[in-house]
Amino acid sequence: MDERVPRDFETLRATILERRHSLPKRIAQIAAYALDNPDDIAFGTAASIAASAGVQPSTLIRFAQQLGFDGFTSLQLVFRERLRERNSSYDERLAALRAKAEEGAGHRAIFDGFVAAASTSLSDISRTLNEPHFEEAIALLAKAETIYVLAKRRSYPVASYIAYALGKLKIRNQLIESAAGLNAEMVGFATPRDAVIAISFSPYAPATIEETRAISEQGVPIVAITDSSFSPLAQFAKVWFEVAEADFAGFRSLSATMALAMALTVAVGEKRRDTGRKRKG
Amino acid sequence: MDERVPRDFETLRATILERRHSLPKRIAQIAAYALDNPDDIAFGTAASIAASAGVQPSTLIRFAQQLGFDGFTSLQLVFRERLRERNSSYDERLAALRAKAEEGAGHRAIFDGFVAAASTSLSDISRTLNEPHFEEAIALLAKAETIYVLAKRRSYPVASYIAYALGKLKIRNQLIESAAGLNAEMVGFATPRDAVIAISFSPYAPATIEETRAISEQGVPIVAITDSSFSPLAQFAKVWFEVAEADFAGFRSLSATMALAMALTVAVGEKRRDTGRKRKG
DNA sequence: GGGATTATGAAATAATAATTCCAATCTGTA
DNA sequence: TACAGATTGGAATTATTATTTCATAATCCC
Repeated sequence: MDERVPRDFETLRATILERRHSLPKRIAQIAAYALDNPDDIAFGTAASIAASAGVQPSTLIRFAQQLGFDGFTSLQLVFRERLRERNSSYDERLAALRAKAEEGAGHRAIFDGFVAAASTSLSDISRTLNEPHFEEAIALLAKAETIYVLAKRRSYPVASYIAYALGKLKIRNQLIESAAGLNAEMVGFATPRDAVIAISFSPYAPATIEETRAISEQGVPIVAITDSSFSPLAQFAKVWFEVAEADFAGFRSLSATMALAMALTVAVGEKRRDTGRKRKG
Repeated sequence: MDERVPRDFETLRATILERRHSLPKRIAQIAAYALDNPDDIAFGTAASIAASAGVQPSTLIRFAQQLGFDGFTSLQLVFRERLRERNSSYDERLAALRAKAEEGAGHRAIFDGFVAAASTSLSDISRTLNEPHFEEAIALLAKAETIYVLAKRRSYPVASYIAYALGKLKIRNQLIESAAGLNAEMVGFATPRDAVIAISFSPYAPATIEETRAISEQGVPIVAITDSSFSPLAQFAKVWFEVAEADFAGFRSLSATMALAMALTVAVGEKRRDTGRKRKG
């Protein structure tokens, strides 16, 4: 038997999907059932599963053997292991990840730490997002002629994704980055009919603050994404969001900020389409 | 028998805790074991559980009977039901978010959609990360003189965060972006003592592929982050990761890629510190 | 269309696991 | 210390469940 036996559920699943079309009818039937009802496989008996799937117990065993297991029992172990891994509730799983990461056991722990930080940030923002502010920000950005996107350093990746997405949605935008050294001039072009998305977290990049101040003095409305009401960005902004990103090993997760940024962008795109349609009709 | 049989896990747990002090020694022992290792009760056999807990199988059955069950089997059902419910809760919650988002009810739904996509991607990668590849990539990058970071378009935000983090960690790196139009020259400087992190997802940016090919022909080892084994990046890479990012409204979540990228970066930083310490000591 | 090969169903059998039983041991009380 | 009642250990028994086997049916290939 040269075929390797799938040890984990994901591999098993992939193997099944791959062979799906070359399997005999009844075996295919139990294969489909297994992927649709993995819990039943984990807990049932050969007879009960076979009955639910509409086949004979022996077919179930043949299925297991085709996959390289020596019987139903060893196939079932994979389905059980899957449940064990997933078993703990979401929060418990996170806590476990985080604990493991913090006791610092090896490289896998580092990875787990970043995953935990990202997940925590996402569930935080999902709970705390201020919906009126969100709507207001969308309205404000939707009517802007050009959207300026302003962020440096660790916030810059978010800005670049916003700019990419705005471009895809055919919304005129201008990313203000440090490279060219022409920021002051670029900022100077903005008018009150435009709008700005500014992103900065403590410690706030001085350039971001300075540029935000300058642009707000020109009367350009600002949507800020930052981390607290003490943020210097908050005072310049017409609408601002407080996003608490968890960090790990000194690097902030960007997942919550990214989700908010993308939602803003796509919502603005949608609002513009709707408005355009109304005007025409 | 007037005592009511606990049907769900929480009730069962409460009942056990309440009677804890009035139970005989061995029964108390198995009770403690059951609350500490509920998964083992769910999946094990009476004999295996008894052995793990250090009691006789008959004690386990007496324990079940004291609680009002008619045997071990019916007690075990409660532990299994718990796993089924727990397991579905998180996925169901996510599915609900996603469903609401997809039926498109307002702007909040857009936000929820992005949060759901990010969460899904994170839990996927957490399950499927190939650890040997991860270790291999870290080793490869840790001994590079300069790390080149290569990504365009939607992958570019990840690259820029990697470059930021590498800089913070004082690891020499070079971000290859389109802006300056000097990519070919920059790529030309790389030697086999360097290394590359290349990131690209379908549809693959032609420039990324071309530059990756060129740099691999110079013998520079490549770590690729991409989305399938059919990716053109995979063939040039020494190590590659398959990251399945969920998308929403046509925009891919970057959260899983970000987490992997940050973990790689920090792990490389850590490995370098360790190696440096060893050399000194 | 006929022979060979593969797939399927159903029941027999083997293996495994739960439960029961009884003797031994412990615990508390007079 | 002796006794009664409760608790425990370990093996025997019963039950359940997985697996094998074999006859039958379907499918493929010539």
